[in-house]
Amino acid sequence: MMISTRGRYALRLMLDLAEYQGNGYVALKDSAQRQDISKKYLEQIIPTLNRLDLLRTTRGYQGGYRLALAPKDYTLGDILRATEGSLAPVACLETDDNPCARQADCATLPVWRGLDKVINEYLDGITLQDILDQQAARRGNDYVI
Amino acid sequence: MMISTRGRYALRLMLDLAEYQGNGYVALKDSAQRQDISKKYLEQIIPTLNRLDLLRTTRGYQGGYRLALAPKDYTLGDILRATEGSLAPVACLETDDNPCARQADCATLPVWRGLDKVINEYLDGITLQDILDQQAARRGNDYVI
DNA sequence: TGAAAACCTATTTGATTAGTAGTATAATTT
DNA sequence: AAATTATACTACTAATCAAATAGGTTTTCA
Repeated sequence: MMISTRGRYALRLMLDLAEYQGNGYVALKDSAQRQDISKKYLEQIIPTLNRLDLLRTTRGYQGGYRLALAPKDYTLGDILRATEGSLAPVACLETDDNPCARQADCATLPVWRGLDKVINEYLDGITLQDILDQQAARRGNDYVI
Repeated sequence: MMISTRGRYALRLMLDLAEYQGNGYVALKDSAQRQDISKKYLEQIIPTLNRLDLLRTTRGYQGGYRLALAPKDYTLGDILRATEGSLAPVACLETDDNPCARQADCATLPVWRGLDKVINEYLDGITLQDILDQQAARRGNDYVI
């Protein structure tokens, strides 16, 4: 498993904000309820989004969260790389100071590099807006029958 | 992390067999030594390869393993799907009887399906032979300088 | 018959995942 | 000022999984 609940929940939260923020803030309680995700757990995931300024927040009465940017300005790669520690499909690629001794003449390393590239390019090719659009299209089709 | 040591070691074992089997069998002890992988751990990984007839084996004196097919007839997808439980990048896609309640109108599911597809297509597009060729090319280049 | 190999199953260790719980802090309304 | 509503922060926990280690059994051949 490459993408855990952290990343998936973060994505769903941000889609929920996009849908419900209007020009105000969305209380986490409401997003959590709609998405059926533990609010407490979301509270833990949010700081990593906040640190990268992906969200805006206000505290207290009528407080909550909203997106810092327009939905078209977030790629899934942005969100998932932020919340998952790493999207690397194999440990070898986590360059953070555990260099594999075999790297130099490893026959398989290029394969993993290629896989990593394919994954990131796919995820960077999709924005929040793309998902909203697809969802709208699907919902629209329901009425057509 | 999507691909653990199981899959990576299996791949390296099979590349080692391809390189050293000639027309005989390769003792696991030797592959394990060359690849610097615990022989005991490899012994646990091999049964899953064997069950799918990816290897041929003989026991006893001069026994060992060899590839059942030609290197061009294995894709990395074959090997990795066999040894990893699943290559699914998210739990939602492991259809084995834990269907997510939200599946029907989940906005993100199509994204994960697409990611899964991209990953499998990439890995099914590479054979053992491809890796051997690349390795040969790299080694060749070393002499050219 | 003895050595070399594969085969099989149990156990262990540590890390990670997916939360729960409790308290502190900030903003707003009454 | 007090009560309410909300985020922010930190600690803890149960379960699962990864990555082996360990120890024995069976087969084959010289």
